[in-house]
Amino acid sequence: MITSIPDSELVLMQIIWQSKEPITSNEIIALLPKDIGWQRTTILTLLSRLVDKKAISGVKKGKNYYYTALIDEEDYKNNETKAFVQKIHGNKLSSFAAALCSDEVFSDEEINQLKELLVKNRREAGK
Amino acid sequence: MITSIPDSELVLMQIIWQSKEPITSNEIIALLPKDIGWQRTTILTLLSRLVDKKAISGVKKGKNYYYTALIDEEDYKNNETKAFVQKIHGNKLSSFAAALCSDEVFSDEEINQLKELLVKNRREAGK
DNA sequence: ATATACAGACTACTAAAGTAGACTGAGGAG
DNA sequence: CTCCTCAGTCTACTTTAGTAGTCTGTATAT
Repeated sequence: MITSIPDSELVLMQIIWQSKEPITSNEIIALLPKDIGWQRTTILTLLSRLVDKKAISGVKKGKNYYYTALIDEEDYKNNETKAFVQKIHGNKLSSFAAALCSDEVFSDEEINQLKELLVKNRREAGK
Repeated sequence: MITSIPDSELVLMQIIWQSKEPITSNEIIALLPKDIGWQRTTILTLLSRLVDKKAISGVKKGKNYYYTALIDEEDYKNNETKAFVQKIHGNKLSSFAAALCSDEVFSDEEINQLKELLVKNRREAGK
């Protein structure tokens, strides 16, 4: 079962997912936003916690660990998306759509693109 | 500034928003899912915390407090939606759309409805 | 007037999350 | 072969979130 990952750990997961794994801690640190303001050991702690909860695996080679995601990115994001729509919008499409269309979230242009993507994905799923 | 509200407190906020405010703690308790399993004092504690953080106001009348939301429902949900798309999907429409279309999130029929709602809302916003 | 029931306040404890310093062991330079 | 550098471990402290028991004041029934 896929548990929800805390925000700060998730930042690292996103970097790992986006990298061509495996990736070392130094590479991760290099890829973090310059202004993140986390100490090296903080990042190492977060990585250990991810290993503990089996979100990633770490294989030692030389003096470094090489990390690989164990949680599937798609699965995770699908689950989180589902949970979000439930938690915030009570699964009501009207509420969800209204938020997406609000100024704070997407522009007119983005809504248009999103609509296209929905249509396209649906078509693909259908075949 | 609108802070994110913890899950358990959010459950109460949703009830308050959906009610014709103001609402008493007893009314809130009556509206909670029967299987929520929270003690009365737990709910009272959550309400105090919401008052402390100025998410709701409580006005005493007789022996009860009457609670009213101070945070705007629309604003809050828009903000959360924005933050979610950023946090999970890195603001990438393609990632977001893919998740929405996945089996875990919405059915074909729901995607269709969502698309309609997006088109409709956009038209309304445009006028 | 008095007793009582009940809403809310206070206190409290645990777990999870955020954050990081001090320590250690081993790989690699010389 | 020895030492130093540095990745990783351990320990730890703080805050927030989850959860609830006990206490208290008062509105109201009699």
